[in-house]
Amino acid sequence: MKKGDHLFLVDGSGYIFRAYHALPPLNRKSDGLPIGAVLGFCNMVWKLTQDARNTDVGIVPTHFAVIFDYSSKTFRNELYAEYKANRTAPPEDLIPQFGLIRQATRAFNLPCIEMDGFEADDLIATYARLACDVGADTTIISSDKDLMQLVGPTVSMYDPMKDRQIGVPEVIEKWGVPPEKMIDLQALTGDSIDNVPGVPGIGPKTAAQLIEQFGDLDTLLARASEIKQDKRRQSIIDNAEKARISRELVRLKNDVPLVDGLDDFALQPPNGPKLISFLKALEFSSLTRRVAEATGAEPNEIEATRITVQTGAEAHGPDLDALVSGSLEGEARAQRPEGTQPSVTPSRAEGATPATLAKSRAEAAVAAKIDRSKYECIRDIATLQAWVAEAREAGTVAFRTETTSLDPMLAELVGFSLAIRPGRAAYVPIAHRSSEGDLLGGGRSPNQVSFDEALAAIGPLLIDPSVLKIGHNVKYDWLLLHRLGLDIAPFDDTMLISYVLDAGNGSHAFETLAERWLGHAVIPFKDVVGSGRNLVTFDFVEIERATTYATEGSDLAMRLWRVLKPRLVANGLTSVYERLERPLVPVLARMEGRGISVDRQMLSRLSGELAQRAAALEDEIYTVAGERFTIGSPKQLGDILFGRMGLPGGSKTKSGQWSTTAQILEELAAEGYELPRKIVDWRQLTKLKSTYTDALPDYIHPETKRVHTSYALASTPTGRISSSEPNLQNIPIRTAEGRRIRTAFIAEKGNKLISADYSQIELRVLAHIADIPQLTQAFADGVDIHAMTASEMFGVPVEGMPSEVRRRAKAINFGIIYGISAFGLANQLSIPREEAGDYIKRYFERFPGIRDYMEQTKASCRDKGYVETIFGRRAHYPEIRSSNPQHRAFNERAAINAPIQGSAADIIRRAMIRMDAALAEAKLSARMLLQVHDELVFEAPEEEVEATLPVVREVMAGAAMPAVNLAVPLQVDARAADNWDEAH
DNA sequence: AGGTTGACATA
DNA sequence: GTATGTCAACCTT
Repeated sequence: MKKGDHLFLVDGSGYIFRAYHALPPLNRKSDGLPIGAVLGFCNMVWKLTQDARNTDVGIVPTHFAVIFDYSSKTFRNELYAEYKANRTAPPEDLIPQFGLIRQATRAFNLPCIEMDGFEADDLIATYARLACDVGADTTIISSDKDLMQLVGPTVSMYDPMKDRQIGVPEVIEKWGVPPEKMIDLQALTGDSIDNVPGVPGIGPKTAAQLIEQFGDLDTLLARASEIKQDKRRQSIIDNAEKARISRELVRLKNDVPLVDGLDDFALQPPNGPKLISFLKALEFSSLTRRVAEATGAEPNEIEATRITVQTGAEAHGPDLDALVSGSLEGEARAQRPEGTQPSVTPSRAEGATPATLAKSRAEAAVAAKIDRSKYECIRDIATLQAWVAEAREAGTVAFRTETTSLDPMLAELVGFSLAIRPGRAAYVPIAHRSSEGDLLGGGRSPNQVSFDEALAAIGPLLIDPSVLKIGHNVKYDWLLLHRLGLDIAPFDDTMLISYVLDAGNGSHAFETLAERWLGHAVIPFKDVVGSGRNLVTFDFVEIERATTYATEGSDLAMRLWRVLKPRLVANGLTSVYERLERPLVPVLARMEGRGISVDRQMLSRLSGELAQRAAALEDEIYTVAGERFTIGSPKQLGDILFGRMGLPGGSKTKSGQWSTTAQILEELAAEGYELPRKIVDWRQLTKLKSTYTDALPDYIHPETKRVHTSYALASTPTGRISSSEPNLQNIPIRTAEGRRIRTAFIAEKGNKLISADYSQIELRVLAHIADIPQLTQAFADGVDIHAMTASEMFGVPVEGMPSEVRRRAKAINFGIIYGISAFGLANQLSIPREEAGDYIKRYFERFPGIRDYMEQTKASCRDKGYVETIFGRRAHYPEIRSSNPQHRAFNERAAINAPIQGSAADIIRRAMIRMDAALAEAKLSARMLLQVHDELVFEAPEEEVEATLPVVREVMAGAAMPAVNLAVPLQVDARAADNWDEAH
């Protein structure tokens, strides 16, 4: 073990007692063996070892051990015979679980540590101290106050029941004393459960106050006569010796002679078959499924371990804990875990490691034939119920809906398909209609399960926590079914799995993935519903045709999942998927479903005004130009300006036409030409009109009267989400004209809109990633970052700095984030390329760490083909190896930008994932409506606004924690108003 | 009818 | 210099 490593020590004995009392009792179905606490233990260990970023600890352990009490007789009994003397026997149905929990530990391939004469707490204290000695961090998995004395800079605790980390501040908050004073505090208060005497009449509050007053126990005892309260003073004087004994009882021994060293605790990957074998024996179906998914093992092919439960005197050890230590059959009871030999080996060609499994699955998938003739069409409720039962038995089912619209807010359910395993798939038509014989085309096709019956049959499966639903772009189905009152869970999304694996490597569309991974061309949707004037909604598609199309969809989704999910494990990306990607689906679906209010009248008035002003400008333009032409045609405009009128032409576009960008026209306007200014103004007006004032009202939903955007989770290589139909991430803000459109986004009556945005999040992320002292200091001090940059670069004091100097520094800062080039900076600042090059040179002299970051990022991307965010998300740029210098340079800039943009995107994702629970916890009814990259927009009742603002700020500002402890603070500005413009 | 281009809105 | 999405015009099918 070395510096930077992280040791997890689970207080196994403490956990089992707590889990037994906190969790609902549970018995093994087949024979009634009590297993509730063991399940709790297994779930916790799985979570901690598999995806530690999923917990409040937020750290992946490098070393891991579970510590148990061995015997109730320890050295403490020699100090004080009564120690733990009043301990009662554990409940009947807990007794067999002591042994099972040790078996579980071994099944997880984890060290199972205990020692005669010492409590688990002493072993934990000793290992934590050893870890500290080599510079490693320790997290103790326990919430026992007896262990809090160990908390310090390198040691923290984690309460697995409450998913809460306990550090120095938490100890102080709870007990009123810092961890190092916990021993003195406990010496005074004593402990009735362990029969530690303490001082009668002194509880935690008084003890904390006394320690605060006197500093420590010895001083307190020496100066007890100074205590004012008569009874208290007397009690302390009388019981001084008891307090001293108590102190020795609660003081943990951190020099226990150990058998196992820290290096024996290096965390091993789980052995899927071995673990599943154990979990199956205890009939933990849900966890078995999760473990199977994560390890890529095939549970159906693994036999359950035969478990023996020893409860009598034949078991070894003098104490109850040990009395009930059962063991895996045929396995000697060991102090240490067995090697990684699986007790059951996987059959067939399934690989033993995630990587080989991923490979074999991929090969098998391409080789497999897809036989559409085997697809079934379910026409009656009994058959559907049989399929649902089969799906429940299987534990995984691919599911997809067929509807009348690509927009889940408008779509009506027409049918759905299921796939239980490759080739075993069916379609359930429920609302197909026939156009034959009826000119209005309203006839319901015969032999369909009724809508209500079908939903009643499939609904329980969709929300069954032990059945994994597989889909592609689940957000669509989730929102559709959410409208029908069903929230799908748990689920996997092949689109998102592909995105996590391959962001930057092409499309994640279903068709693309089926082709790429299964070598199969899907039936094009167009071939089913037609196009142009022949386009029909899905309810008018013939059921036979619909069956083939829809069933193939589920079948392929199942096959795709079987290929992609093991790749996730093999690439170590499970936690990115489960932490950053999948949980966002319900969050975004709900946001889309809520929509936002837009003032139709206001937009209409604005549209009329814009039309008038544009028309007036058109007349002026024709007059100045001397002819009528299509102003909106860059080709015609370029020919008139630079051809016929002979204005000094700037550059040409790649297709050889005159470029007429706003920048060029602005420059011409500055030189005194009349027409370019008018064109720029006309473009602004018509842009605002066509894209916003005219288009937005058409998106107002007929029933909700609100605008519902659609968020794309898998459309950017960096991890940002995008918004479309309508795009609410590009509503104008920079110009006064544009902001008027923003004022049309309003809160419902009695509510306010709250806008909360991160200040300079990308520069802060850059300061963290590249570790730039001046930048982290500047952000810590809260100074104007652009002015600081200017001051550093040009030697100009911040006080009285000319705005132009600051503007240039600001452009450079942005340029840095974008992977700066002299060409781009020169363009942005309208300065010669040489001058821009000088700026960049000077910048790198002042901030050499940035150049280092850029060079390292490029080199690493060339080497690996991808870059990573601080949370481990990957963005691929294979073209960075291109031989085309321009193309290569472009990819280099993108690769430099991606970790910055992507880390910021991950941070706000984390905030969004936590937000709803945080608001609910604070009993607030604010609803998250929009995300604009570094901004979240909420709607909240007026009277809750003041209480909502700090909750929103805290969740956003703390979003990186605890997975990443940023070197800079995150600043969040939040405001409420009646409309979006004033709130922002 | 569908795809591409140039322009421009946002972070 | 990064990342998007939408519009009108224009070209191809």
